[in-house]
Amino acid sequence: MRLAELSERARVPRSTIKFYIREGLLSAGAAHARNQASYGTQHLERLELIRALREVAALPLAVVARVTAELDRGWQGDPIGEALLAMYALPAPATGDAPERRRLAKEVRAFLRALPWTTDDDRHYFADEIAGALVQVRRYLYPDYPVANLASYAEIAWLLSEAEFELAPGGARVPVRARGDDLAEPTRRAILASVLFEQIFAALRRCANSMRSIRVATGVRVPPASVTRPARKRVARRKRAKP
Amino acid sequence: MRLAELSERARVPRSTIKFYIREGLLSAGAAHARNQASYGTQHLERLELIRALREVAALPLAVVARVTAELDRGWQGDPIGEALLAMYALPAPATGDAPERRRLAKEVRAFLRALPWTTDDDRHYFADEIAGALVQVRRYLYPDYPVANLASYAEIAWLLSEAEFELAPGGARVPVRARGDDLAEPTRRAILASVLFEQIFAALRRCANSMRSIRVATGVRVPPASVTRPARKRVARRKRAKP
DNA sequence: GCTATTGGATAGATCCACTATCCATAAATG
DNA sequence: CATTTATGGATAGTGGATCTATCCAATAGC
Repeated sequence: MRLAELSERARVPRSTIKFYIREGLLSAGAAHARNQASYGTQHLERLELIRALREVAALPLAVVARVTAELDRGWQGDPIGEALLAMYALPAPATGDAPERRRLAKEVRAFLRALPWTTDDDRHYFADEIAGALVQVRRYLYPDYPVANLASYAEIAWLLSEAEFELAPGGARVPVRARGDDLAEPTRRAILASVLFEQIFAALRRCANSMRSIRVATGVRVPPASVTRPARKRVARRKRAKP
Repeated sequence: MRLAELSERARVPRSTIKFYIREGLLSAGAAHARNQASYGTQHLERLELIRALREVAALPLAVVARVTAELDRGWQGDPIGEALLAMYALPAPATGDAPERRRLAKEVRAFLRALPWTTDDDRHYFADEIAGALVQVRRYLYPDYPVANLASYAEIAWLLSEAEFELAPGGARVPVRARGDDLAEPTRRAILASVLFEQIFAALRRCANSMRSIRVATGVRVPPASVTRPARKRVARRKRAKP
């Protein structure tokens, strides 16, 4: 399709499309002549992805650019879904070149590798992101905060991911790239799900912390946490009942 | 102290201080004359808080403004720490007036109230924030996503808050407002801790989801989640060692 | 009285994410 | 072939966010 049609169907102004192309978020159309190019559905889907990430997840364009760049690298033949790879690019871009951060990132990477559930896939930026936050934690809060303290967080994160996979009607599961070109839809869904449920969980966490604070402060009973495994369809019994 | 001194000590340009005052993030100094005012340590501390929230947590000024407004309301006599109240203001400001969001917010509020660990304190915006994200979930992902599905998330959030309270060397615990005026330090710490560990946990969650996807996709064993309670002081042993 | 500083107001700077306009060129159409 | 229409490329403009700089009349302190 022509630019005009793409613009109309995606409901994105032409100038914006050109802007995205300039910025590398969108590939240029196949040029037949110097002033003639045609665009495919992948352009439409990409525009929808960009819109979703911008409007729904409110990601800055620079982050969207990293995500789309990751998608464009094309990981065919890789067992890992492309959406997954794109998620690798979601974290903030290693703010500050402090050598301290790099040192910490190494430590965090080792910590992650030692977890029972990580794979040896090492292309992720998670460690950098965590290290960046840890630098701030040490600077502003606890000068000697040990990386090992993250063990409980990691365990709970794994538990959370288990719950997410059980709960999402097929959505948390990142789709493995299949043959064919129209994989953008599940990709968009996976990325969006990741971002949206991150927001929801963060709110619940703040809520929980607030309530715990109130209870501790007022001497009200603080109920212990216990986790029920979601059974196939619905919520289940206590975990203690297991082995 | 005078504006000049405040500016120098906080290392914030005068014009910026005036800008913050105009924007309501900072109270004006006590005016002795039309061109003479003096500022106290609370101004210095407020400036440090603003800097931390902007630079460390990268919060937009509008959010910082809500936080400081909450702090300024003064909840003396309230058993709840002021930092806690300020945390109420952290969520995004109810984007979009969609009636759908308001309806969902009511449902979410009921859901939250039914949790075993919430108090009947109802001044929080968490429900609005969650509802906002849920609206997007329903629009873009699962049209009928039920609020009840958040139960697992809520349980895990409570578990996480338990871990955070155990782990933080006195930091996650929001300080109850004591008498005296220099409570800004623990307040800042509590707010910062909330924001920073939110970043860290979000990264771990993305990491966990990625690894789970990879494992599922490649048929590698997916270890079940199990949670070890953090022992009083230090990091816990491997979980398998438990029963 | 004189000077430096203050608060208040206003304007400028910078970045981000677009958006609009202009133009030489070329395709499409009659 | 002449005309209309659309294209890609370049450039500039817009509006919001977050400061930052400058100017000015009033005045505090000497």
